Amino acid sequence: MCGRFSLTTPLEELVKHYLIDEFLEDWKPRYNIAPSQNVLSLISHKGKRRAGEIKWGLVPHWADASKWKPLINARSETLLVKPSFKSLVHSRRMVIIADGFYEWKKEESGRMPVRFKLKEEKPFVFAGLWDRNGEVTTSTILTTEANSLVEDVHERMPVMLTNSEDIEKWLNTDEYSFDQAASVLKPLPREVMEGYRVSTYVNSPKHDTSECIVPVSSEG
DNA sequence: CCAGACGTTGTT
DNA sequence: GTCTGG
DNA sequence: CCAGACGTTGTT
DNA sequence: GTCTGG
Repeated sequence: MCGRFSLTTPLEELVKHYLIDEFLEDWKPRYNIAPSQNVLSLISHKGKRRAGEIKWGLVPHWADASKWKPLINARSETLLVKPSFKSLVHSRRMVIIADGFYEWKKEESGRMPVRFKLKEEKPFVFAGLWDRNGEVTTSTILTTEANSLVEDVHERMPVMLTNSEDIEKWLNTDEYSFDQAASVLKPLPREVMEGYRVSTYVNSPKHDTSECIVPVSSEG
């Protein structure tokens, strides 16, 4: 699954990469994005691709926001049977821009963080859903089974999209039904990814510097 | 009918 | 142990 | 996801 | 809002 990630890529490069039409916000490089914080999202709005910040941790429109525990992940296999997600899959699909994510591997010495990224030094997106509760718009990251690379650390991984056709299918809710778009909800092939250990410095959400993504030896 | 849940992951 | 905050 | 708090009364 | 359990 996915509970922490990075987006260190400069804004100009993101604009080139994702055919963004409108920017609602600026974006500073982030090394340690945690739940409850704002993430950089893309939403297709009247044919235009709009980038903006949105809070991570979904609170359904019908929920009592003061009591609800925000949902940071959603299993892609069961979206249609979950009250929190089923009404969102047709018109409230979105993606979250990232360039790496962290998973913690359980070991004798404790839970050790691993950073996964593309072999190509490029950003990618997570498939997500959004909803609005009162004035607050929130989002969740979809998960799928882990590929054989991530499986070493966890049995689930976030749905990552890297090619423009898949991204368009997921984003363009006017042109593609959920049934059509659902074909992109599968693990990314392990061949295009790599993972490496990082320091437990990343454990604290207060730490948000380049030190979070520095490789450390396997011995920890 | 009304009340109460509505989620994921990991751990026990 | 469990909840909240980041 | 992990880290950090987890309380009251009274005073500034 | 919508579904399940009683």
